[in-house]
Amino acid sequence: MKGYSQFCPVAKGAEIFNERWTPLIIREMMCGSKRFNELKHGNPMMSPSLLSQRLKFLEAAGVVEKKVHKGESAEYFLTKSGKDLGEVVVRLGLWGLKWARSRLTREDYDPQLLMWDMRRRIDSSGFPQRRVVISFMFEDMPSNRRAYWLIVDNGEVDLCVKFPGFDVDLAFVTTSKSMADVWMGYSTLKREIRKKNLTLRGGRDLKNSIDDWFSYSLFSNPEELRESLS
Amino acid sequence: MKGYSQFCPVAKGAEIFNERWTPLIIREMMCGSKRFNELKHGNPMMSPSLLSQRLKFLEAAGVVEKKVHKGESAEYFLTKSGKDLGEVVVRLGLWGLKWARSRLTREDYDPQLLMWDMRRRIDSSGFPQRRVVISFMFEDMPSNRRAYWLIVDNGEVDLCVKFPGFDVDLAFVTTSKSMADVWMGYSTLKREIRKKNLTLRGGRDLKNSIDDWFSYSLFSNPEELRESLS
DNA sequence: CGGTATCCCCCGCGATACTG
DNA sequence: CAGTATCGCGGGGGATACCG
Repeated sequence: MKGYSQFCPVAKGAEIFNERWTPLIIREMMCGSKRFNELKHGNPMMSPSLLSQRLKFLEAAGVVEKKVHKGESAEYFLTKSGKDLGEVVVRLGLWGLKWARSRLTREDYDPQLLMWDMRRRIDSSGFPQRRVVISFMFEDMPSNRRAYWLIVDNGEVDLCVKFPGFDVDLAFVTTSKSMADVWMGYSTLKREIRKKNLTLRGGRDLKNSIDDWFSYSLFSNPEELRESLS
Repeated sequence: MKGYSQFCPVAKGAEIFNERWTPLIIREMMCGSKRFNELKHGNPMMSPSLLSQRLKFLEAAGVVEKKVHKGESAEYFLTKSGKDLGEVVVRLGLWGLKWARSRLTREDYDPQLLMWDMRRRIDSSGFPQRRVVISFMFEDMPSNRRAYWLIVDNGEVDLCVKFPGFDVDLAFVTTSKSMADVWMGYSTLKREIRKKNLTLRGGRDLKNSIDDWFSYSLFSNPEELRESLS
């Protein structure tokens, strides 16, 4: 992006921050993504070449640091500058949560993104000490993005887009909007169940302990999040 | 700009905030600009058609409100949502102040922008009760943007780009970088004078009272600015 | 898995002119 | 002063293929 030719620090900040995808890359890193493909999963619509380009730019800008361990995969970290910029990203998100909800379109409710975020934040310690399989069925989606499975085993959480073959312990049957609204804190599980937008099928024990393991978006508790910022 | 197809509030916020020029328009409004041409002066490199387009977009997004008084010029205001977004703009500016200073290029030091900002923030109440003319000479600039005059009279501050004909009470002779660095708080008047980057010629009384009327950028005192945010 | 290389389209935006 | 209309280009970025 061409610069603004202004010495104003807002302009200089915007020259970095306003590059397309940049806030979303930083959001991913704030949420713990380190590897190239993790960042890509968090932004599935972004082409790998563009991600590569942005990471190089952010590295040159002193926002991101690339660490290459011999024999291992490279990892990307936020520098101190990057973490500071991450706080701006979070504040933009808080603004969006409060003021841009009405701009959400049907296209925005991408279940793949939702599942990727759930996979990341789910609390595996709240599960019984055995393999647990939870399925999600989004009835409004075409068949190729309708079904997902979370497999929690030994503290690890895996996301599958094809039936993994294991018995399903608990099944969510819902729509992408209902599930995302619950995830964001716009609605609650109870409300969506009552409105018949969401059905839970299966293991009574998992249902009863759902508050122990079901997780919500980073933005589902704005007050707490805001207080965590300096 | 095309959307991100993500329900994440960061993405929805970025779809508005990341439009080119948008943070700078909001910055201008946070600084008190209301009229079309005020906004244009604050962003002289922006074409009027693009400014018009952005204002319409921001109005549709609920960030800006246009008020048309009969017979008078239209005025633009930030809504509550817009003021909230303005806080994000300020925080981005604070980030830029701290972390993006090294990215400043020669092109960024535009004296016209500097003068426009000085005109806005100068404290006219600190001046004697007569017309005062202060000239600024930027020796590194080509002749067409080398000289500016601030005329303070009866509480009004005018900016001239041509010699107004009045006697000059005080003359700044300096470079665009030195003046802007003082303005931003990166340097001080004393330091630039000592380093022979800045000379004050003229009225001893105005020199002695300079702390009463000389003003600095909104960002020159980051701690105070940060505390003013919620 | 972790990226590069390439191609090409499209539209954002800069420039300029013009109008009430 | 307060915008609108038009035009043309540049390059950003989407898509896809490919490589180590």
